[in-house]
Amino acid sequence: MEKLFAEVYVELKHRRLDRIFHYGIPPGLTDRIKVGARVVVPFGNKLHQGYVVNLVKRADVEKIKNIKELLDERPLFTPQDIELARWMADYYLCPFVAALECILPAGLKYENSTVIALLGSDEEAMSLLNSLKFMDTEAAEVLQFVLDKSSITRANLEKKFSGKNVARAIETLVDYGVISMKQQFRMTGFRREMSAILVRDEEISSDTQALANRAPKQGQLLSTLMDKKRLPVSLLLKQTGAPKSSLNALVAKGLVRLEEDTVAGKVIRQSDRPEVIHELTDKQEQVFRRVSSAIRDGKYAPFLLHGVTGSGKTEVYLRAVQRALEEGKSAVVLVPEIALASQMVSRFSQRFGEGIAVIHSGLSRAERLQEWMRVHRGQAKVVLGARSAVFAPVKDIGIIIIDEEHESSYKQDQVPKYHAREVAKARARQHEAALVLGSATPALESYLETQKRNYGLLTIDQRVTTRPLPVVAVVDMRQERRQGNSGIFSTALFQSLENCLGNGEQAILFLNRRGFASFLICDKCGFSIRCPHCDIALTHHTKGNKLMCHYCGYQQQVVTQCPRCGSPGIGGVGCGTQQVEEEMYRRFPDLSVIRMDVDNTRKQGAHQRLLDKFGSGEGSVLIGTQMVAKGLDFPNVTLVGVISADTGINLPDFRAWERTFQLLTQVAGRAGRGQRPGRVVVQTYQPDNPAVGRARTHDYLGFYRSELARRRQFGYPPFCRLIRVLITGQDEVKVKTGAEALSKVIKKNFLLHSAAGEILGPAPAPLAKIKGKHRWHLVAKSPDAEELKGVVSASLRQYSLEFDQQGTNLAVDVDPSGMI
DNA sequence: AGCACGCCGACT
DNA sequence: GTCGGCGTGCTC
Repeated sequence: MEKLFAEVYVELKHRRLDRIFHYGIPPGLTDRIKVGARVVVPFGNKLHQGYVVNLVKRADVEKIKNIKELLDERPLFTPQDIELARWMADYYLCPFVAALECILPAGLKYENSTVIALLGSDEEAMSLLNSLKFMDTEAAEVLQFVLDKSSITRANLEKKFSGKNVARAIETLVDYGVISMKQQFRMTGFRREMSAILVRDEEISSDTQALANRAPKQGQLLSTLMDKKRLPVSLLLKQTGAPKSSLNALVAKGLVRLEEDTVAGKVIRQSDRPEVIHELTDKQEQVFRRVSSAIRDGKYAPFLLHGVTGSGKTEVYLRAVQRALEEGKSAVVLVPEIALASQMVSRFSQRFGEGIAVIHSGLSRAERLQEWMRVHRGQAKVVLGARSAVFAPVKDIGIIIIDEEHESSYKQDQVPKYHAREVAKARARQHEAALVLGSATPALESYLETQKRNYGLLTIDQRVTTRPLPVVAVVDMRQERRQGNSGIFSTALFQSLENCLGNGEQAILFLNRRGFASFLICDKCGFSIRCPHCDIALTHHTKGNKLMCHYCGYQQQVVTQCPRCGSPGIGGVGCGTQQVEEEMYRRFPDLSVIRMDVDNTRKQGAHQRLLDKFGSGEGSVLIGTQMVAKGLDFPNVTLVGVISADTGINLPDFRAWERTFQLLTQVAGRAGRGQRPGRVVVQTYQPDNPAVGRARTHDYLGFYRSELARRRQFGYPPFCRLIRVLITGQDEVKVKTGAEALSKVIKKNFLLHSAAGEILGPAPAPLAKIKGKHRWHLVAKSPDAEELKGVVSASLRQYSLEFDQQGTNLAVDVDPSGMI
């Protein structure tokens, strides 16, 4: 018997709709509807997009509607994609469709829009317009607008008449029968840019004069093109002011050719530098052999590769990927943020040339789609990219590598808040592939997995060159203050700077993130100036002498008196990159300093430009936040200074110490990469904190043990699993009561299941208000992962059925990486 | 989520 | 008597 019904998920991402709906397959579409294809279905009284997840012979539902339209003749999702999305939805407690849409590149999404068009003749519309003018001005205005445009999307109309009741006006006009509404599904991802090209520029010149006389616009187009040879159509028309028809005429005459723009420009795959294949050290060789045999075995095999900075992990990755290719399989390599990993891109492209695809956030939608298609078509069998590349449409994966696996950028900060490491695990299992997690400072969770024998442990404890790790000096700032030094630099750091710069070497100064850097605080009453919308300390910007909120962008003038107690002693505490820069110029007047922070790296490519500048020796000192910590390799840098380790240690987060340890280890790795030995100076008020102490001695295991003991004592991950739920909304009372209600439901369910779980909160989130939205959160916690998930998932369902949370939004975070 | 249905207050 | 508020319930 034929399979006449499709099981469909509708695109709407709501807990109540997160299930299968059955649709009939109309005669015209039998045999064409396949699992994994997208369709248009009538749902309620509108059309919506749907995803076909199964085909069945019968459906036990009373009323069944038919599928309206098929969007993909060839299915977009493989059964494995659907399986992966199921896993994600289940693990991250998100709607299935939300998970599925993660797998889909943005460029392939269809947008659901309503198109409004004139139904009858213009004359009919005009006569109605005249009578409406006196009865219903709003409807008249809308009609006038539609008349001018002849057709427009509803969304555009709403935008044009924002604030007015467009819906009613439209309804009126539809009732009069002057306009029609039609839903349309359009691909929005890639506008195909066309370029105009001159066909034969030699022979044209003689014709041009004659043509220019007869058709001046066409002449203008030609002469413009003669200068430029090739120009995007949109630009060309704008420059000449000629209509599209003139261009079309030239195309018809065979003088101009239109060609689709290639958008691959930004993805540089081949480097002109000759490839250096490094010999493997014994340690590297041992590691490679184990990974290699895992690839050959074709079984799921996860490894943690713990290699000190400079241990040559990249070369092992390259060989392992090569190995997978030799087996006829493909490979996925994830890096934290591609902008910071350009060295990785160039090494991979040197080795694999056109066979790699690069996918990251710096690409436009179209560029990303192009890379995606290359993978989809099997043109690239190696994918290198950031978090989302874990979903790349590769077939038959032999190995997945996650470099710097502890990095927090692997966790998506929007729903579904997945962690690429966990998704990679699920994919590696599906493909029976090897999985290599590489890091000098593995996440506590990952290292614990090796101890539990869930991951194989691969260790490289020596650098490729025998050069020792840099010496790390910890400066006790309490003592410094006692000795009367109230400046930014301790004596030790200042002397080290003098030394380093005196030798013509370079230094990096590292600060913690800027939101916590420079704020105004009253030295008498302790009042600090905070954002009225976001309730976080405003950051002082010397430029324009402004205070700015780094969440919503709110700005105000600097105050000179404390608004609470009136004391004139309100001033800056802590320091930002700008202050360090100023201090540097004060102490070393003829020095050139490069400052790098979120402000001056926002623009595309600005980041790399500053790094290149520093690399070429144009500046002696690089001052920056987190971004200078990662992956940089400048041989002439012999000194790294950490201005204050304390900001990191004291963040309100259970992972603060782990992060600080990782960060310090990483910045320390930036020193002494060339011939001369490196030195690291860390300033802190808490020299006894293990995050500082263990980083000083490069002792990962020591830190791991002490931190694990602390986590066990306080019941934090990895000994407990956490699910955090964030509730946001305009109305604080609604947000608060919602959080309390959900908390109550979870508590009750914990008791019913006699679970060991508990609830923290509900409480206002550490950032209690962002962009006018109040934020409350609660954390469910249990040592039993399955039970925790079961209880929270059931509670969420119950809550969403029993409480109408109008005006509030709910975001679930399974395994939150932080609590802020 | 989005929309219709439906039951109560202030207006032509 | 009518318009329109938003509580309730459904969507194959």
